[in-house]
Order: sequence, then C-alpha cells, then structure tokens
Amino acid sequence: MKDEGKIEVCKTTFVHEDKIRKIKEKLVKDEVLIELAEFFKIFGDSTRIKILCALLLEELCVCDLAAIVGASQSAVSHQLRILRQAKLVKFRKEGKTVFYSLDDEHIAKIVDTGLAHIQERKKT
Amino acid sequence: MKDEGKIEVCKTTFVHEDKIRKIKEKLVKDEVLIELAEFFKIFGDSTRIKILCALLLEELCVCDLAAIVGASQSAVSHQLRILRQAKLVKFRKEGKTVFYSLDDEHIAKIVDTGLAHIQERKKT
DNA sequence: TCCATATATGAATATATGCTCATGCATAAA
DNA sequence: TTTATGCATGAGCATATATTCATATATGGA
Repeated sequence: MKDEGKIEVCKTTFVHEDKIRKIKEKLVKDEVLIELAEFFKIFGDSTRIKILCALLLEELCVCDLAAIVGASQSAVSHQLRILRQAKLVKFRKEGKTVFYSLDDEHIAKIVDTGLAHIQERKKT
Repeated sequence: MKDEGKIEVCKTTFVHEDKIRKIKEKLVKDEVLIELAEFFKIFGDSTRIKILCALLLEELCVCDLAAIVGASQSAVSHQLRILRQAKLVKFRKEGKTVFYSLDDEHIAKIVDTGLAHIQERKKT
C-alpha cells in the first residue's frame, strides 16, 4: 500500500476534490448519520415493525402482542427490550402483566411515510 | 369462566381473543409490514444512509460518493445496487462515469423525521 | 407454602449482511 | 490496438442479528 492515507478519487480533475469538500461540509455529521442508521435499523425488522404498528393502535400486553405479530413470547420479549432501549416503547406493570405502549411521537409519521413509498411503488 | 372483563388475564381466553382479532383486522396486512421492514432496513446501514444524504444535496458519481462516505468504490457500488433495486436512486451514464441521484421524494421526509427523533432524544 | 402464570433473559444456533479482493466490462485515450 | 479509468459484480469471510430453548424472576392464587 503506497498511498495509505489517500482517498481514491476520480483522478481526471481537481474539480472533484473541491466538490467533495463542499458536500462534506454541508453533510450531516458522521456520528449523527451512524446514529440515524441505528435508529432506522430498528424499523427494519418485521417482528419489530409489527409490534410498533400494533402499539400504534393501542396499549398491549406481551402475550397479546405475541399472538398479534405471530411470534413466540420469548422472541417478542427480546424485541421489546430493543424497542425499550431505543426509547420507542414504554411499559407499565399491572400484576403479572406488563403493558407496552409507544413512547415516541415520530413513529406514526415514519411508518406512514414508509407506507406511502410502498404504496406508490406498487403503482409502477 | 369468570371473566367479567375486569383485569385481562392472558389465559382466560375470551376477552383477549376478541381484542386480538379486532386489532388484527385493523392492522396493516402482514405482507405489507414485511415489505415495510425491508424498506426501512435500507436506511439502517450507515454507508447507505450517508449515500442517500449526500445525494439529497446533489447528483454524484460513484467515486465522489466513495470519497464522501469514506468507503471503497466496491463497497459503495454494492450498496448502490441495493439502493437501485429499492428504487431509491436512479443513474445516468456520461462516458465512463455514472452519476447517481435520488429517485424517491419520500427520502427527505423520512430522514428528517429520523433526525428529529435523534435530536430530541439528545435533550434528555 | 406450593404452584401456575406472565414476562425476562442468557446461551446457542442459523441466517443475513456488509466488506474486501479479484476480476470483468465498458469507454476513452494513447 | 493497447492501456488506463470508472464502475459492477461474484466469492469468501467476518460480524451482526433474530430466533429458539431452557431457565430465572415476579406476582397471584389455592
């Protein structure tokens, strides 16, 4: 490796380097984009998105969630932990039962925008 | 047995089965939710979200994208294929160069809503 | 107290995924 | 035609991730 620190760029012109620098300045910071990816990753699993969409309708306990999304209690519980850590859901205990509900007001908007994309894509 | 509809217990079936059935009816169909998860999965990778955010600013060729997101040309090319298949980006060729740009008007909205979540979460 | 229920969780496993490396392909220049 | 450039792609690898299984914890009832 001779040019270790160098980034490979189109060699033809110097216009590119300038362009790249300007875009890098305008672009959202790297750490934020990494966080953003982590955030969207949570929506990128069918079990989790089913849970979120169900909770969008109403507060539910774990076993009902499991029945609704068609996964085992254990699987749902594992996913709920991820959703809890991401602060997307909150819970309250009532006896042995734990009721989960949404804890983020952006979920509906994100889901809806995603659904809009899916539906429009179907038209083509 | 003796379920007055008071506290819902998971094995005293009637109340719950009814609840579950109603929610299942209201819920977006399974296949759609699976598609939706597939869609969000695309935003759940830092390389891809960087590419999308860069293209949100302007049309770019592959090697410039690679320099901007800090990944190899090959890695970017692989990710661009995924973005193409998802119909999130389009491209045009100009000589040896391939310029990519966004092909979906929902991207900005989705990214912005995600960023809003990240930023509000920081306040706590 | 003893047992059943509701949920949580650690370990193990199978699969998915993103990257690198090597190479192929197309276009442009020499 | 030969060489160089920009991009695409398949194979292989290392890591991440979602599920299952077994078990732990907590609460309520007999």
